[in-house]
Amino acid sequence: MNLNIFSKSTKHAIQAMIYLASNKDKPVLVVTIADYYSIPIFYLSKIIQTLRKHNLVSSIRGRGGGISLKRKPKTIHVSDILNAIEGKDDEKQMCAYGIDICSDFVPCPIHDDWKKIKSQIQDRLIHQNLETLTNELIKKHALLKNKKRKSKN
Amino acid sequence: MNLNIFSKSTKHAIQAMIYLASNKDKPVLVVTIADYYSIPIFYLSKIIQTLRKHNLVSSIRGRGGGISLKRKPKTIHVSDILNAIEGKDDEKQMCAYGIDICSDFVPCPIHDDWKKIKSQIQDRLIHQNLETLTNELIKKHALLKNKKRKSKN
DNA sequence: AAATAAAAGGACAAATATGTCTTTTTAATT
DNA sequence: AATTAAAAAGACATATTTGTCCTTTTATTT
Repeated sequence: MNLNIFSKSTKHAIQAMIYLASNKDKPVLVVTIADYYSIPIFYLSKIIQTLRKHNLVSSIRGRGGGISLKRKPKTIHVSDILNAIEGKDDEKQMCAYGIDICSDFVPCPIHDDWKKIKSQIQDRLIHQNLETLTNELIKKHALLKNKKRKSKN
Repeated sequence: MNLNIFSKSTKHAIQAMIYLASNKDKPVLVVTIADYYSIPIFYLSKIIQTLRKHNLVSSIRGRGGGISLKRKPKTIHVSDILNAIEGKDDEKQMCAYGIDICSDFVPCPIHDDWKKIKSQIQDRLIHQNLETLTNELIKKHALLKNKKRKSKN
């Protein structure tokens, strides 16, 4: 199907932010994240600069520098990252097919289904906060390690 | 939110196909559809040519010409249009955030939610056929006309 | 046959997204 | 002070999507 809710840049931004949320103890090098996710270093660097300008990460230059989250993971949502990288959303909601007549009052054939799907995307993908995401990721990693250990015995 | 499941070109293609399905009696001019949806004529023209090459529309050149559906609306699905314009899908399904570890066996935090959403998009938006879509659109238009008439009295 | 009306085709043009390279700035270490 | 290591910045380079223009082909009408 090949569905892209988020642009490549936005995905990289989300990946980097989750990486930072899981490594809060000290500044992380941009190159470390770039290597981990196989993102071209200067490309990621540009993305990080955008995140910095939107107050999502803070950076320290020079030797021993690096980047870290500017705010608490709990207070950062995927929507913040999305807005930073892709800009604020359009006001008017468009029909998935873009067909002429489509509103709550004059719905197109798929209006209600699309509306439901959109609200799920909003709730389940976009309104996530970094703390929850990171915690669940850690939990899943632990579970996986456990599974592997058991299957060895 | 600004979600684009379909590219601009794909939306135009869907719009044109629905237009053709609602006007099956005689060939329709490309310029008629272009005007109706405010699509640049040569841009739509290119899209139509692609649809023709994929056996979704047939065209008659010269004076009195125009385009029409090549197959019965019932047998044409949105997926056919999608494949024609955007090409076949990638094999591997990617996580919505594109994060590293994500499969049924090693799910990322949003894996299950995203899977559900994808299957809804597949069923409700992509697996639609042109006949159903057109019938519902006509029904809704009739309903709307009725509402307007009643509110006048 | 000439004029007209339509789609088809080819060659660009512009905008956006993605990616790369080089230099500059900043700060710590030697 | 010189070297080193990092992010920041600016200027490109490439790819894709979207959009435009001009010519060609095809068919009908006059």
